[in-house]
Amino acid sequence: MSVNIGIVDDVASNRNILKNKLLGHNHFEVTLTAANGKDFLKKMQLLDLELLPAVVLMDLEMPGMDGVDAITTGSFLYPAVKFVVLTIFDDEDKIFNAIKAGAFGYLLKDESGENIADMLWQMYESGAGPISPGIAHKILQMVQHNELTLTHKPEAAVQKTFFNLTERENEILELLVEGLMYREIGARLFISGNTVKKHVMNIYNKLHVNSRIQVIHLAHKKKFF
Amino acid sequence: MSVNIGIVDDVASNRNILKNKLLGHNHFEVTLTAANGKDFLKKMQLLDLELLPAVVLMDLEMPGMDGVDAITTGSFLYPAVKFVVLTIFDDEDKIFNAIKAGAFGYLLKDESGENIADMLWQMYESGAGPISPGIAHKILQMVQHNELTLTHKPEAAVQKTFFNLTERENEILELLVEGLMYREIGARLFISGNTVKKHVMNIYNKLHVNSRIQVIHLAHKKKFF
DNA sequence: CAGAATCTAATCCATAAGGAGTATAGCTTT
DNA sequence: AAAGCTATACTCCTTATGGATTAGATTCTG
Repeated sequence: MSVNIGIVDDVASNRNILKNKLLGHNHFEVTLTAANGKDFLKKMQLLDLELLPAVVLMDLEMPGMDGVDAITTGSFLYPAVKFVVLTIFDDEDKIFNAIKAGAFGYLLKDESGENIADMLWQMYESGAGPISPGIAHKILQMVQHNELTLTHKPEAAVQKTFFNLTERENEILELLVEGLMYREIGARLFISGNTVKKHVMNIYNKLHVNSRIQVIHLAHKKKFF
Repeated sequence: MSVNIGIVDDVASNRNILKNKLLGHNHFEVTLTAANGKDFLKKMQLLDLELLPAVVLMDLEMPGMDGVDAITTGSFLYPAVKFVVLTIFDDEDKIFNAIKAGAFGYLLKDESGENIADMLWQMYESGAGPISPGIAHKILQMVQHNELTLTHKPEAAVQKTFFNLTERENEILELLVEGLMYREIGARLFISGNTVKKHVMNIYNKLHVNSRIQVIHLAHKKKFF
């Protein structure tokens, strides 16, 4: 079984070279290529489920929508997809922003040379995001030079009894907050959208609110998530 | 010309195995071995200058004086020496502390397997500190999970670069997230509800979402508030 | 066993929201 | 002066949401 890969780069020749490198490895299938962030997101929407890439190799500087924004939105819309930055830029801000945006790995084009495929495969075996040695070193130095500091925050205890919601209601609440519609929630839980709606109305009553947005606020305020 | 290496580990067999591995590479000369931090510092004092190690492989948990303290003192006394942690511990606190103490690299005993010598040699060619993939991944996650934050350039940068929204759009976004309807937002800003709607649609396009709930989720995730 | 929750599902209705398009005025940039 | 962006505002249409009510099935509980 092979792994679906997406490639986002504004230079067509880069895409092709990379694609050939990956195909040569014969573990990988390139199911999506795009020239920038917008292009990528649009193509993701239209893509068949079984072709959804498990890994997206993302360049950073691109016209239209850059890689950081694409990763931000992409990692939100497709949490299962691992975004790996593949770029020539190694300045600290770019690294930091990309990581914050949700990048799972960060590879340098020149450093990684021919073994991008190897590093991606290693990622599958270890579960750890692939990072070029030079980048790892930069991050380490950022920590050393006090540009990064450890902020202790021991996640407040999750409130177990959130307004006496039933298990089902909690389940639905979670999906509701994620932005799903009645119908979509129903599909996930294998029940009717009408039923979901009924549950949601019950939730509203218990929480004394009357819209999804209010629910989200309340949930966030109470550190439900 | 070969490179002088120091090995600090409380387990004698570890020292020997490691030593043999390095000697097998024949780039390296092991000129110092020690069983703990204190032992290491004492031997460094007595060592001939030409035998001073360029690299010290340092275990972390040792009786007497541990690796972190040894690195702290050692990197102060011998700034030219590169301290590379070589341990089985991969918990975040240990990693962070070791790096802060001045570690130039961080290798995991099990992960690095036989190629510790390779990674050390690579360090010489690239000038970058050797870091095990698993450790790099851990650090990356620490950054991602806000346990590490950029201190010199705080919150402002994150907020300002929220998807290139215009001032007006940001203004409307805030009210939108509060749960107001188009009409209500319009009333607050003294513009038409229709106009608000147009702005909101523009925001959706820029953020690549298509509902208020998704916007809120994204905004919260990216710490817009 | 009987009653109480709970989960399921449906209907009807009014309103809000999402989508797409058009248009104009003001301001900045080239 | 022309091109581009932003803010403003409108229309038409479809779909989703919130609100209220009813009701069968299942499970829990006193």
